[in-house]
Amino acid sequence: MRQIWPGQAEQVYRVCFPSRVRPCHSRRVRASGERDAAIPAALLAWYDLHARKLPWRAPPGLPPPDPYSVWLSEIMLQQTTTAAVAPYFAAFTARWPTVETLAAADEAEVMAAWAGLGYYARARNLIACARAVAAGGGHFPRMLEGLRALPGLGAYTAAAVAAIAFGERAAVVDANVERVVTRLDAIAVPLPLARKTLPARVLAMTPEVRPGDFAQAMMDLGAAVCTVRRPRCLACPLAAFCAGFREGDSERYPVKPPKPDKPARTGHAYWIARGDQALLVTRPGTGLLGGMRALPDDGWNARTDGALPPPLPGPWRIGGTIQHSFTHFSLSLHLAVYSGSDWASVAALPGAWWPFGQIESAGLPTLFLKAARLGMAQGETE
DNA sequence: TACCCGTGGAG
DNA sequence: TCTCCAAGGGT
Repeated sequence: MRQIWPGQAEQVYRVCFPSRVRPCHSRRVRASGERDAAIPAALLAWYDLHARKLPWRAPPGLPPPDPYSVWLSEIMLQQTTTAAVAPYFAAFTARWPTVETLAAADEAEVMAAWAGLGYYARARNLIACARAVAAGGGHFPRMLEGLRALPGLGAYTAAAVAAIAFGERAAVVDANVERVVTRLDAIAVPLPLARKTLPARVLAMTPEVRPGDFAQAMMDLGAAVCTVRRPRCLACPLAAFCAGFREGDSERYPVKPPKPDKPARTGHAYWIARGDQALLVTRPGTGLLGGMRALPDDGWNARTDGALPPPLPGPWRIGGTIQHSFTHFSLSLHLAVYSGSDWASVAALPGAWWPFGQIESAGLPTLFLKAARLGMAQGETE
């Protein structure tokens, strides 16, 4: 591990910020600038040795992957772990290798391919973004403003694509970077407020050389060293610059407000099977699990919290219960299994019949996949 | 601003 | 088992 000491800072500053005028008007400003310059040098040296190998990433110092791969991976990685993303990234790039092929894809197929990854608005925005880019000639905007205007790209993702795919100097601030910087600066202000100052702080540290590697190095550091619990400060290349470490309790940053507890909801999903087929529907295009295939249900998501589901409207029995936890509420979903034989009325229901053998790959979100597996385990009905 | 929006792994 | 939370964005 390469260590940077104060005497090296001036040289490091020239390496990382070749075109910037060296701040020397006051000792305090110069000290701050030297620290901000030493940080990327130490971090990049660490990254050269410890970078994670990821399918959507170029090794340290090498040219980046194509912008399509960078964009696709960044969308998938929003609030999602690298382990969860890897198989989806492989499947998407194999099936839709360019932004033009994705733009031309059938929407239902893209939604089905996204099933299980969560936050399905990302998939809807993914299609809209691909079509916007393809309509403009197939090239992603290079600069921050153009990227930020695309559907599904907020401040973080626009900056990440600009830095990683195009080598633009941009403030890439995700939860990892928030954690690293609030610890480096020992920011005791709670995050919702402190968040406003972080982009400027991160931009001040971001080097003109290798800004994409710098961003990915910050995230790798947050994932492997500057972790939420029990950070490995003794192995950290930035410990010498870290006010949180100097205080002896970097773990207390970032300061976050308490979270409201999750309410509980209850509802039914309907398992209507005849022979070896079951009825599936497509949910409305917006809202929870919007646009995804699903089992019919009794509208549990629209009911106010605590309300009980309406009585079952016919010959049903309860085939089991699925416990599922969403971001902001937990759900007890009872599986109501149709036990009647009024197949004329059943045939009039909206939806489509799916053979059991195709339900696993029908593109059901996890909640409904669990419910469908429970249904198929009931045995065939007739 | 505050809330809505999935899922699975780590501890 | 249960809590926390991840390469956030939209409204």
